[in-house]
Amino acid sequence: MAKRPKVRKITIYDIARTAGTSSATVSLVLNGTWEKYRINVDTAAKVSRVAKEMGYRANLRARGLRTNRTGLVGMVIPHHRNRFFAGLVENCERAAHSRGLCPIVVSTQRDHETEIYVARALLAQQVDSMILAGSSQPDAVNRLCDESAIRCVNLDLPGQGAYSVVSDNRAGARALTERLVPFARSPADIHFMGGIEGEHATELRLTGFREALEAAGLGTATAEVSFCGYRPDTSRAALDALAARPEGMPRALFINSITALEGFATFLRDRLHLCRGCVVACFDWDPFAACLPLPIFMMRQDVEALTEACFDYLDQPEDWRGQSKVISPKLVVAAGDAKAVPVRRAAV
Amino acid sequence: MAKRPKVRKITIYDIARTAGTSSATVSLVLNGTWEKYRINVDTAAKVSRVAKEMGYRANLRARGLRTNRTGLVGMVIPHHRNRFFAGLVENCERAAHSRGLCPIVVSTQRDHETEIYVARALLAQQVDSMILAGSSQPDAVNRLCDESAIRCVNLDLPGQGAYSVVSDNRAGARALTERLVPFARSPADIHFMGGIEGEHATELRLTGFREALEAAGLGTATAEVSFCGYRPDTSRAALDALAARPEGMPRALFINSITALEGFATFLRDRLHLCRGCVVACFDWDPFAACLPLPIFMMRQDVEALTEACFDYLDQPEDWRGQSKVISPKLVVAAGDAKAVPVRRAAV
DNA sequence: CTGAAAGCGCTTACAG
DNA sequence: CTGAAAGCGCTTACAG
Repeated sequence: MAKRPKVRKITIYDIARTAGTSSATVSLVLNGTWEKYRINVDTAAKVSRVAKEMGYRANLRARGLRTNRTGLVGMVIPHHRNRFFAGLVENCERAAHSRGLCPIVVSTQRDHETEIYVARALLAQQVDSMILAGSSQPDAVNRLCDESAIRCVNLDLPGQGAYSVVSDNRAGARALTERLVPFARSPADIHFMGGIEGEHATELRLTGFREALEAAGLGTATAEVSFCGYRPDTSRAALDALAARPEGMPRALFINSITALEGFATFLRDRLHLCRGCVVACFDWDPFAACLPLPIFMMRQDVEALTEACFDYLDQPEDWRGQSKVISPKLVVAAGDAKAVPVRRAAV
Repeated sequence: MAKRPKVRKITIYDIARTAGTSSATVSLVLNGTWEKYRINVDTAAKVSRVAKEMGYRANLRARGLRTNRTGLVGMVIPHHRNRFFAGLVENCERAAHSRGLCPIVVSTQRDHETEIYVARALLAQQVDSMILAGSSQPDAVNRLCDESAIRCVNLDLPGQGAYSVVSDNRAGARALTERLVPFARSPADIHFMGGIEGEHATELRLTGFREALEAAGLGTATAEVSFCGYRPDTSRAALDALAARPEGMPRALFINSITALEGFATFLRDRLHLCRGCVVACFDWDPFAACLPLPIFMMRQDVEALTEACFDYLDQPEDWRGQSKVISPKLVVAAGDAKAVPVRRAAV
């Protein structure tokens, strides 16, 4: 096969030459600032026509070099595979496009080294601003952005080094747990699993979880917790361990993330008989997970509102570092059986 | 809150000044070409040290303007929410990073106008190459890439305007259908649903589906098909319609995409009793879908091999437009019950 | 061994 | 109303 022929891209100079004017005039016309500069209407029309005929496309990199704005907004996420972050990305795309910006999204696979690496790559590409989503250690990237004088917002997980937009983890977990409580016959019958001890979101959710237990008179000291991280295999292992106990599976499970729920799904597939009568609450949402064969309550984070809050901040010039915007998540009652269950209100 | 202080980024000129040398030398040293130019080792060492101390980061846009290579690889996908494309993206990221490239990914929401829009945006950012994934009308973007002299590869859905890398839809669908056939009591008991009539992948899969039916003596003329597109709601509607027939649900369902399967999952949740004895084959894979409460065979496209084929092509300079690389997908037997089912081999 | 210089494609005061 | 010119940050023959 032949090598691709060398096609020279056309520039404002080409247009200037064939339109019989200067590159400056072409630039002015093409940028829409020609009226301000009182360029002759006919000249403007001619330039526009020629540009169109020649199929001119501005080189945004050259423009960015001059104007110091690239129209790029960087976005760093843990994973693409994950409905929550995927939804965030699609909403951010929409928001970016509506502002004439182009998002550039990279994933870290939840690895801190990779996070630094990709953030540097985005900054080297001269992104105008940065959205750092789901980072458990946002400070390092926040600092990199500072060095490049780039505005950054921490999304989903907060940090002191930038403005943060997060879901209301505590209230959400509490509401979710309130739905679970009627199923638990004893404090030992309800279990919290997933996430990492000491991690911001996990701890807040655990607080909400415990508040609901306490309000329901199920105590708190005895509530059991498995910090099995954010991987399907580790949460699966934790579930196998639970099932192997003399008392067997707890009846009510609070599952802290969609990834942990993925481990639960495989457990359910292989050992459905151990899950008779079980009910699950998950702080996340996935359409297939919602169809698993047991009652399941899901807390769907308000991706639209989270996105809007990010861009509202980026749209204005103030630096609100250290502050947080907290967005309420939405309860989704996913399985048929669960609908009939009465909600036991916390006695406040 | 205070506005962000203006931080001037440091350039090679800053380094040159404090290292007491010229910007050219700095450039040479920082690019690693200094040995070739026989720069003094001490000079090189000093420049490196100063650059590090000052926290220098190259402006890739400026470099790109000069070298005409940006290190950006554009990627266009239908959706981020969708395990298949998400997996593709994560693999392409890895491949790009290992080559020192930066991927820039945008979604089209399966809208052709949007596809053109985002492709233009990527080209304006001067991507070095383009991966167009899951486009049912790739020609327009292929042409845009030609105009910009950018190499493009069509991934997942082929086109004549570029090199294509696709899964073996026909063989995959046939193998999948072979697993389904033992469950069907009559030709009317097996149904194909999802996708778009006339669309490349759909038609190939339908061909494979029919081949397997024919080989099994289940005829082909009577096999029923619902082209309900790629949306959960439309496939759900198609399922409701199927169930409403006098003969009710077919026992064996071939579901053409993960999106259509999502519609099936909601159907299953609400109307599980109508699906007793049903078995499903899906040309796609999702970890939660694999845990649905019925036997399910899934064809997992070989995302790693697809990605590798793309980059193998982009790594070399030839133009293979019009040619296709076909990658075998992998059968995943997902549900417990299904494992026991004997495979009825096609009599060839 | 190293510096001066041109140039990538664009924008934008400035002068006329 | 419009053009010449400088400059964004970098690379790379070229001359010395």
